[in-house]
Amino acid sequence: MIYPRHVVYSLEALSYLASLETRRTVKVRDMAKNLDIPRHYLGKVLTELEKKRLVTSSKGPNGGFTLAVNPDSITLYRILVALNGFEQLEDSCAMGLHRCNSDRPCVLHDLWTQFKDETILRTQKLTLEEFSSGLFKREVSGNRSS
Amino acid sequence: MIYPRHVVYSLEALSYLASLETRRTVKVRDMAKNLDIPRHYLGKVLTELEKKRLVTSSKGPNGGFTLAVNPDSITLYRILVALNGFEQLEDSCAMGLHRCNSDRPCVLHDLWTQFKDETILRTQKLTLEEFSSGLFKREVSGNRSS
DNA sequence: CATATTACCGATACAGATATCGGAATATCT
DNA sequence: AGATATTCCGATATCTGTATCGGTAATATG
Repeated sequence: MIYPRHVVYSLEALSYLASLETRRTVKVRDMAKNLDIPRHYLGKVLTELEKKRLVTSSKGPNGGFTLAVNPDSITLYRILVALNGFEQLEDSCAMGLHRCNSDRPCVLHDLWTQFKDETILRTQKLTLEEFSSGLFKREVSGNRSS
Repeated sequence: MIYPRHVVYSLEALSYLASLETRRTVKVRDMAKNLDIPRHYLGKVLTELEKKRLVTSSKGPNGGFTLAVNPDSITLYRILVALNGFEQLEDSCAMGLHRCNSDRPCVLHDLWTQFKDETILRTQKLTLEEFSSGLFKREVSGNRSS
């Protein structure tokens, strides 16, 4: 796992909101249940997402969180950057070796660099919409609840 | 960093021992200083390595730790397996997504699989001796440049 | 206005990895 | 035997990420 959990939760939450047929407001409780994420923790995560202007919130009955960005046009990369999601990738050495650097690379050095670069490239090419529909199959025909 | 720290310390310690011109006994204090690793923690790590029969120890004056394997013939893979070093790589999803699996792979799925596989392959091909000399340039007297 | 519902948020808990400490056991040397 | 050097090892501390709890503020509705 190359991202800390709160980043993963963020991605899941944003994807969930993006997967809704109509852009509507969702309560933390419901989202937590659907995504199987601890409720209060998700609440904090969403509050963070609001500070980053990725979602908006409203209180009271019918309150909750709404996606604040266009899933078609925002890339996963921009989201991850906003969340400092690439921090863990910034290690120069995959093995964590003190003595490894680009001058004296360890066995995994080039492999790791390649992986990092390609990871970034792919997230740059990927919209939230695409990412989301990869995770949540749209419930089109029949079988529609609610 | 794809390994927990104690695994990295293990690799560094074993490499250090393997890099010595003559297979001799080294005190924890000295090794810790050379490798810049907390002394007591390294002590525990080395005790673990002894249980895995990778090093032997002796107490008292002139005591310390000695390499118990032939660096030419043991692979990094075998060492890592002994230390459960591949545990973190066993995640099926690089992103840690609940909903990602081989049926519904996320964007990084194949990239991650490829990275894991190649990582294992490389450690299988690499002896401790080779690994070690990549990290510690042999200090041959005469400082020859090639 | 009263009530219910929701996000907000500070305080605290928990867990695992990492690190520190100090004394017991063991070995060496004179 | 005595002094010293070293590993051994259980107890404890620290740190960081993750998670929980409960009260407060805001909002909608009747």
